[in-house]
Amino acid sequence: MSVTSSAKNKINRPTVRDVASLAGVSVGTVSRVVNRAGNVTPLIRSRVEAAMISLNWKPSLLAQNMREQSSRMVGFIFSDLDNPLFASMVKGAESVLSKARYQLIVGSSNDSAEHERSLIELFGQRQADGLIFTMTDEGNPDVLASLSRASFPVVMIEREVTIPISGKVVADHYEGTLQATCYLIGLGHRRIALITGGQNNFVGRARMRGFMQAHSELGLEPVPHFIRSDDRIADAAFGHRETQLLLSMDGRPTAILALGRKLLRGVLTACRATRTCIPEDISLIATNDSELAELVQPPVTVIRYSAFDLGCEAAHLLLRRLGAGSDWSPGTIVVPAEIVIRGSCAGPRHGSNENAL
Amino acid sequence: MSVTSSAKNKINRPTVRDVASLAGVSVGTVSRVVNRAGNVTPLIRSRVEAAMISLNWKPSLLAQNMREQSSRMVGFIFSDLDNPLFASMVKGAESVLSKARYQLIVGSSNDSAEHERSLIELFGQRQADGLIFTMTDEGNPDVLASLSRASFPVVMIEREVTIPISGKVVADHYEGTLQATCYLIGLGHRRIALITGGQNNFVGRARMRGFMQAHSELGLEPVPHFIRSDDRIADAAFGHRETQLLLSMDGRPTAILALGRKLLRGVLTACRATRTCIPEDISLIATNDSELAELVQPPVTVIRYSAFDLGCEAAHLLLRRLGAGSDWSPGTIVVPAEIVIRGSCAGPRHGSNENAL
DNA sequence: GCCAATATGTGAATCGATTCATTTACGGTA
DNA sequence: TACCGTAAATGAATCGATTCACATATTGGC
Repeated sequence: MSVTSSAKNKINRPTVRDVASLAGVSVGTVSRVVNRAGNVTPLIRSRVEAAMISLNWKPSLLAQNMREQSSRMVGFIFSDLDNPLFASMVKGAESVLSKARYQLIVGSSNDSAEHERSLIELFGQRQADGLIFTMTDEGNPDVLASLSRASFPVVMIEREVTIPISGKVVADHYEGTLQATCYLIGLGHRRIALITGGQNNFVGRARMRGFMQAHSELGLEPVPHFIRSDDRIADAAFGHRETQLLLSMDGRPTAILALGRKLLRGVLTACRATRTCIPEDISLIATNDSELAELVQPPVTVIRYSAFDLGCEAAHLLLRRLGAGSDWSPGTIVVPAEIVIRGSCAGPRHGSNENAL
Repeated sequence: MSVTSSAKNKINRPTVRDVASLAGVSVGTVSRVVNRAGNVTPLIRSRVEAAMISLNWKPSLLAQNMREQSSRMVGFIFSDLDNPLFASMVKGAESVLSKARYQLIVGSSNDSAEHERSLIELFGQRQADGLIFTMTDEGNPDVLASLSRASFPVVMIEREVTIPISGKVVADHYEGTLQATCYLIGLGHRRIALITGGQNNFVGRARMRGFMQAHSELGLEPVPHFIRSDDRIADAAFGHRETQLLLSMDGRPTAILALGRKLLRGVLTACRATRTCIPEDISLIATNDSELAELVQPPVTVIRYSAFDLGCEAAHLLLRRLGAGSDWSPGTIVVPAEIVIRGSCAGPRHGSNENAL
């Protein structure tokens, strides 16, 4: 005995068969009405459309995906949404993907490689069509192995990896840091401190190169013990600690480059604790514009770039990769960085420059 | 002629049938190995497991979902991820859901009701298991209609709607505003201004009730033209404009409550532009703690609550709803709000209080 | 009026994992 | 050896949309 699916489904989700039988046509006809416009009489078409509306039927994406072998979903793995940079990237990626009728599944790794691995596996099982990824540790072999096993294209943001991927998007930290350092040197500073995260990822390395290049272009040498870099974590506490250390040195620096989103807070609290005035006693440049940098007294000169654009470009790259067939060469997109000059930098005081040169 | 599926799939994704044939068993047996531990000989079990590993086979979630009629995905619709409150909510929800093996699909509405509607429809087509939602406009009939048609449970954050939903989570804006207002009154203020968003959603109404209640508890009347509320948008420009207006009034207020995340910036710029000192000339309380409120001079007293907790609780509510059968009564969870006292409030100056009472 | 040619409509098979109603295997007992 | 009961394994059917080889209807030409 044959029963219609609507009779079987107690929890009524109408199917294409219900629509077909209500309209008095076959499932194939309904499909043609919905998908391809061809070969349907206006009469039939309107009957089918009426049935669709009266049953409030929409094709199940699960079933569609099952057939198409693709989920029209893209994963995005980041460490932490509380970081406004990641939030903006996600926003950018989502805005581009949703226009192309893709949806974004998010996954926080909380900086755990194990989480990253399991999320990659999970996206694979979900048949995600692609992945946008900011790896916590560029070198982790387990995560890299999962990535190269993955069946979907991967676009990296702000990272460089050794395995082949579909593309990457980075901000121009080299140029931004170069400009910021040159600006300080131009103001007369010769004793410039650098507080930054570690050299274990692209961002830290690019910044370091910019800092070095600015010095060497002008025939200068950075002071080695003014370079405060931590391989672990560049948080506010690190910024505070290193600033206090720098300020207490003999022949202390006349300017600080605080390159890391969370560092500004620590630098500010350390300066206040030691009654060091910005910019009279020390000049300061930070990274990543924020209401804090803009509204604190004095307003802080920053290196600015658009995390939103990073997300957009990553999504574009991925979409182009999905559109292209097998003929595809991985590309890199560089999002510009610029310095926003505010009131936190001045020329060095004569007294504090006595040890220079 | 029968061909194995591995031979058909040029882009080789192994299926359960490939595993079964490699292990020399039937698909049912493979399934029993993977899912239910029962009724499998150790020998067979190990053969199947070896086959799974050698083919790197994991069951396709798409196919599983197709059968289970559920996607193990939850949608989250918010207006804008650049708002750190939403970012924290998403983070909270994701942290809870991922532990329960659900994944989060995000959708930005950009405050467009039409986007909200189409996202709800889309989540329906994807057979999302639930939705966490912060509606832009609580009263929009189109969105409400889509919601009540939806086949999945819905949990609201910071909103009250007229249609039945599975629950809601709100912050205790009433209590927070009540405390903040009482604190100002306790310092001697009688002319307190309120700058806030509109009364068209739960948050605005609760804050207004708290403000009113604080006055009436102490037998006072708020000054009507000190209440600056905008039904459209409470952004920094609005905060700046209204603060300038308030400061230029005869018998101007001695304290300002700026209730809205973006307002603080506008209030600060207006005070600076008019050389009004905080707290000497005017006291200030803002909403939503931030690095800006903490580090600006003087640090700003704020009403604080955890957006992360809002997201967590919403996810918990949804999970409980998904676990429960049909016996379920919608609940409301209230996340506490407190005031964080910093340096932006002082007693009113004698001169500015002359018109009071 | 008849056939060919074209236009429409049909429904079984497909995607991959899961589930039971059956079948098969096996061990023990009389 | 025959018989029974339990444990283990099987594979066709299912979920819902889509497709395509085929069936049927319509039109036009002579």
